Amino acid sequence: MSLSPELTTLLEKSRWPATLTAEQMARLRHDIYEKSFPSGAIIYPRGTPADHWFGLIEGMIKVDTVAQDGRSTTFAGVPSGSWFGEGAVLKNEPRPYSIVAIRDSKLAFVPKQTFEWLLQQSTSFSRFVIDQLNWRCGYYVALVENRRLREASARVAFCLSELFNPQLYPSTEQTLPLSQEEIGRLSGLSRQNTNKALRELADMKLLSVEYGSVVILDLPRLRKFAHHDE
DNA sequence: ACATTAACGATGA
DNA sequence: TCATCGTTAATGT
Repeated sequence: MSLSPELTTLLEKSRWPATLTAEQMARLRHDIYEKSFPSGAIIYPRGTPADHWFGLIEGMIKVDTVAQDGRSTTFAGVPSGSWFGEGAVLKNEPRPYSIVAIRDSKLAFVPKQTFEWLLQQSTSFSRFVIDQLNWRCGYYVALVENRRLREASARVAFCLSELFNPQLYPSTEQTLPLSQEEIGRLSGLSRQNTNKALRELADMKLLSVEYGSVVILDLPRLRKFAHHDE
């Protein structure tokens, strides 16, 4: 089984594959496969079986739910280079959220059987998955605090800076391909307030707003602004 | 008050 | 041409 150069690069720059034995790596390379999705495509609708773990080779996806009236809430944005979906695979339940491409995206699929085999075979892989879950839990705790206590610009700063969490989202890319609409969904604000908050952050030279994306200029200060007053 | 939705024209890709 | 942006007006809590 020959993998694409992009998928090979993703495996090389991710932390966990380096800890696998040759045998484990061989099975992973045999079982993993990839698929592309256009922007706006629903990759997995809510309620479908959670039978894969994912790596995002390129693009940007979000995890959200859509209410009966059509309105949607985004729970997480996932930039390229990230691995996600372990929570749903570990539970024997249908996927509780839908997975949607918000840019043209290419995903790697690790079948559930392979994922669970790796968990049993490799303690370092298990540890990686535990760390993922722990960081996600920490993110949501901090998110609740942030949303209850801070003003709009700090909420936007928090959601953007968390996309650079080194465990969950190891990408070093400074440009986030997110529209202001999607940033609003991610931080729980209207697009108008998101627009205002983004321009405040741009005035502080923490980021710059581009067409359809934001460029992070000063990640340490953006993080600081998300957590404290300045 | 304050935030949200609706709606508009302008503009970038 | 279509998505996105920046703004204003209307609406809701």
